[in-house]
Amino acid sequence: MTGGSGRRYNARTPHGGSAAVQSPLYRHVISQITQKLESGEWRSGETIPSEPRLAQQFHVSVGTIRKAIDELVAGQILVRHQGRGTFVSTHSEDHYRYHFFHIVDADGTKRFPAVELHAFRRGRADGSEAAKLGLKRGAPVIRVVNLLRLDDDPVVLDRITIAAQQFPGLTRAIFVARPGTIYHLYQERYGVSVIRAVERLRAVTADGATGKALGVRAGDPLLEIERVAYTYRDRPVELRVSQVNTGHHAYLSELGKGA
Amino acid sequence: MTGGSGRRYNARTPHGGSAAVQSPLYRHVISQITQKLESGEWRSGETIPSEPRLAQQFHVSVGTIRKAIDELVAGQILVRHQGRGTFVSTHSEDHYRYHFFHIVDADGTKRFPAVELHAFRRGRADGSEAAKLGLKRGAPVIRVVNLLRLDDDPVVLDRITIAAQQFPGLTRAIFVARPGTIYHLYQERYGVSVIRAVERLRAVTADGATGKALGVRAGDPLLEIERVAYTYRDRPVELRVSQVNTGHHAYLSELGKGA
DNA sequence: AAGTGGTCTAGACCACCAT
DNA sequence: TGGTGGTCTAGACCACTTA
Repeated sequence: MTGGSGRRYNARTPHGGSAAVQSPLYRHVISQITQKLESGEWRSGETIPSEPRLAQQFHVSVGTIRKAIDELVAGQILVRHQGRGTFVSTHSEDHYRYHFFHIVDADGTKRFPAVELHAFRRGRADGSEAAKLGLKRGAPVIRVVNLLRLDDDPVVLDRITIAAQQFPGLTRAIFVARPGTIYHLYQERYGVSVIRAVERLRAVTADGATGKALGVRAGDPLLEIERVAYTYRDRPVELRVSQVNTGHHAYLSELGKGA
Repeated sequence: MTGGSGRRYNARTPHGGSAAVQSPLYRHVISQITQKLESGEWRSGETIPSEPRLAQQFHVSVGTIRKAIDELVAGQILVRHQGRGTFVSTHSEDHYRYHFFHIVDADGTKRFPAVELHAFRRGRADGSEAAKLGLKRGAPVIRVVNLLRLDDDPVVLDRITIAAQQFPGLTRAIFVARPGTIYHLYQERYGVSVIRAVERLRAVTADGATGKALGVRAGDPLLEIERVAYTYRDRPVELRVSQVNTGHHAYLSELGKGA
């Protein structure tokens, strides 16, 4: 044959055919790859099969495989390395660490924070937590409070809520002893990869306890960030409410250029 | 010939050839297209030549043209419409209007604000403005203050600074009479297309005047957004400091999924 | 019916990495 | 040296819009 391929469209709708032309082939490939990631068949940090091999497995051309991988790379799910292969993104990579941390100091530099655990408790989801995490009210949850320091200054107080069922056996000791970021822990120990998050920002006033932790007076303004983090297929993983002292730092948001 | 094309690499470095392989062809195409946009040869809202025509003009294959356009579409610079053509993005399109407006109400819905002009004055750039707009201190600027209402409630107070030279003949009347958004005005009347912006968010306390405009008490917390908006080649266009009453609204930020 | 973008294929060569 | 991704080409057919 010479090159055309319209037949592929029909190859997937052989019977009846009255149905619409559905999604293009590369969407199907994306879905298949996502499933392998979801199921843990391909794990974070590992290389996935080469493009020619995938083309064989999925019975499509290399060009179609490339188009599918292109999208997953754009979404930070995969990373390509010329000459080495294509890898499943890891939260231990620098570019990914910063992807979910948006606090910068006065001159715009991002520094990575030192984390200090203030609390680790088990409890039951209230109405708001349940709604945002897709749980039933009263479902068992783990709540964590972390203080983040930048250059020794306390800047962020995180209140984290996760579903206990999704992280069986998680203890304070495990949480404290983790080598990297929290998302790296979710990923390495529980196979839960945070790939997306939605944040809502508001200005609030510090209450006594929070103010004390962040070294500001009660009533001083703080930036509050409510984040819901998601894994594949938009499944919610974590609810995190951060309060930020923006006296010497700011939240950086870039619009456009791949945003 | 059958298909290969490595020669192209050399075709662009015919003499000496000791130089590195420079950028790929599609980068060069992106640059050429960007220049046509920058110079105003292709204006916003207009269609650009078809892909086969561009391939001829630039002496590359359609595939290479497509790859270049792919990137510009991802960056919201161009918009494709199957069957109609490829168009230069306009700030009058809905998807673009919301691209630079991130305030949502309690249930997460974006509504477009009603704008009320509070001030329009000419002045000279102070040190901070000059630095952020790439001007010399004391350069002539225009300063605008706008109040944005959502469902009749005053929610955002914008203080805008632009270089007077870039917007010759701009008057209060023109500013008020514009049909669409401010960025649409920049684009339509002055050929200046805002395509990217960087925002820094902080929590501050309302001063008397701002509080009055937003219907809050002096000392209440407000979300302050400092935005620098850029056009092609990262040239700064506008400095905008917004103060937001986040009592019933929030700033929405999405991380991941093309961010 | 003609023209445009959208999808898919097949194959070439280049650049980079590991061995 | 062999394998991997990166670039580029050429050409087919599909889907959509406009006239």
